[in-house]
Amino acid sequence: MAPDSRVQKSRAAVLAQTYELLTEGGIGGVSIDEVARRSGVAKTTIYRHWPSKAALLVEACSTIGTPPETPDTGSLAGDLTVLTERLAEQLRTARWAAVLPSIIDAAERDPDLAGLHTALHAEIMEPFTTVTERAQARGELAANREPADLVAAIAGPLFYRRWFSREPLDDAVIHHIVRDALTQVTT
Amino acid sequence: MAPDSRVQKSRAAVLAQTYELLTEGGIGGVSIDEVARRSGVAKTTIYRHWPSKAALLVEACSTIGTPPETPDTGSLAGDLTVLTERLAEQLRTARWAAVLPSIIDAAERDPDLAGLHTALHAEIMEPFTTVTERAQARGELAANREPADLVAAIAGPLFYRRWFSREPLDDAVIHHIVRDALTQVTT
DNA sequence: TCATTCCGCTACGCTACAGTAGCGTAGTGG
DNA sequence: CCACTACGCTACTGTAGCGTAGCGGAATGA
Repeated sequence: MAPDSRVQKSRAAVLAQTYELLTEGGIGGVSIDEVARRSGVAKTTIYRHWPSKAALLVEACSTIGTPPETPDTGSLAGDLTVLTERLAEQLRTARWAAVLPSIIDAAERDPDLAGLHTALHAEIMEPFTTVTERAQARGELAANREPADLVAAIAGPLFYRRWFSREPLDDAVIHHIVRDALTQVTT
Repeated sequence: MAPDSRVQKSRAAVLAQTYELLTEGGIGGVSIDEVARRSGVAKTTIYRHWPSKAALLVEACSTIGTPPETPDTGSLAGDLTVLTERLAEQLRTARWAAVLPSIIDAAERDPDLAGLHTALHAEIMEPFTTVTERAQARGELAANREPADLVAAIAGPLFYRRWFSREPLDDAVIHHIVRDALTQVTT
């Protein structure tokens, strides 16, 4: 059962262009006709590999997240600084930052996309949860503090500035956020 | 030049149904045909009052915000508690909470909607800015603190929980957020 | 070589939607 | 009562998009 190279090629080209269109126009900006046009793969072939547009979207979205390398500097402060700087950088430049709002919007209504949103959120935030739970195990967190609170205290203001107030995410702001979150939470 | 009652009636019915559809399906869920169907106002009449779908959307969205009654309890802590509880309540139940993601998504691309988003954001957040600046004038804020930081520290986690992590916004969480934000910022 | 699998292509049918044209009617203000 | 305005209705054009059918050709791997 050797994998047919033609299939791999077609699938890869289609997924790449779907992702491309996704970042340009959000979920609403993707059409099968346009994917076919850009990828050079015939529309009929696309439907040979995915049963519907939704299935294609879900698969394309699921490749959005970057593999999360969780840092381990030895201290919660160090870990969080690294992670927050990286998240801010992604919010400024990464492709998925332009797609997430439309996924969130769709997730408000479509159950399938809601599942996707949950998975995506978990993937993006997983390193934060990991380092925070590690710190909790080391006793760096106050007893009455939930890791989820700390994650929200950091990611919340970042997301707020990126999408709601549209304020810049410069280094000063980032370090403010990390420092404030730590003073809330550490023993 | 008395206002024609027929015009007022038609406009009101159309705007109401547009708003209704908006909350149900976001911006993408609004179609002129459906508005006409539900409102009982003929499609041609709609186009007699608004030059395009975009114009109708903008006008319908601009009526989203609730008139902000800014509290004045005398202390920053009191004001923020009132405002945060109210915001959380709106995030849980208010119509616009279901629409905002699609506006944010559209604002990423469409300049017109971006302007709308800015206006909407300013309207929703205005009370927070007001009470915070008042506190600053009273000397309740540390010298190196921007009001915008405090607003982000409160609204950020709320929004994050509502749309990203989808955690519940119960009273305990709300009061945690307010208290933490205050300890960051007060003298 | 040869059957199998995959693919591109053209051509569909169907639905939804934006926006327009023209007519006859009904409500409005004076 | 009358001129005017707004309205509803039907019908239309044009576009975009989803998803399908069937054919002939080309790559694949045994």
